[in-house]
Amino acid sequence: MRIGELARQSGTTTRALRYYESLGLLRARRGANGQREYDEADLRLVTEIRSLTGIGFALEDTRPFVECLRDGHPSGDACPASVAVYRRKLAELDECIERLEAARSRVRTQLAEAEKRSRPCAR
Amino acid sequence: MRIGELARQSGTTTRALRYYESLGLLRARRGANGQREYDEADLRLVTEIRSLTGIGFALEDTRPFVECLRDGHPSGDACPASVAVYRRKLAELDECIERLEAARSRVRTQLAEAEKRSRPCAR
DNA sequence: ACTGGACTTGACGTCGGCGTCAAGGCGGAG
DNA sequence: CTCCGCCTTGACGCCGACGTCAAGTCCAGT
Repeated sequence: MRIGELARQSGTTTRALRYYESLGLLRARRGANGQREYDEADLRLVTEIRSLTGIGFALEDTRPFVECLRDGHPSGDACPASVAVYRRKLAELDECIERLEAARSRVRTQLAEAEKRSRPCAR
Repeated sequence: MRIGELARQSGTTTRALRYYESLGLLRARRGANGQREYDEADLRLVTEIRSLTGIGFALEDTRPFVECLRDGHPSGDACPASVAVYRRKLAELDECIERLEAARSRVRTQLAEAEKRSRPCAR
């Protein structure tokens, strides 16, 4: 399968796939005419990358998962490095959510006060 | 007061202040030698900008608050446009938090499964 | 032979909020 | 006079994940 077909099947673009390759996340064999040639294993890799970035992982964070799959593991998170990324990401998410909730409560307070001032004798 | 002093008092940098001016958020009078001259009202504006961006507001989102203050209102959120930004921001925060919590639960699930696979007979 | 689509590499653009460097002006202290 | 610290404008750099354009190659269909 060539790059256009892989893009279609993985729901991304050829540009993104070449970008992944430039980062070393993806490696393509080349046909006689110099065009990239992919197989089902590559589709699996891209699927893994996409599902992780879809959750909010940075591309660099997907690297352990990709390498894990390339090492022959059936699942990208079967390796300790991937699990470590999970943990780190969980901590990041916790902290981020915490900050956002704090911001939300501040905004709510501000909004309530602003409305109180604009309608001092609200019905 | 000149730009360095304003930066110190507002806890930011001269670069940031000039940037705010380039966006039209801040307007400086110029002294005889061409240097920017600020007063307490300007400090108030910068303080407003900083406290809002500190919560997570984009600079453009602070514009209504700044203009509200410049219109002579004692509080930056005394104007309808500011309150509208509050509401929009609240909705944004809600959605963002929701997405992050969804991501977190997915990561948690993945992590739990990965650990189950790596230690099938965990004690 | 020609057209059209898919492919190649290379390189610049995008968004936000500044950081940082360049190159110079201005004013007060020693 | 020199030095130092503050100020000025202009312009490029950064981060991430690509989008988009340029200019050319390759192949299948008619």
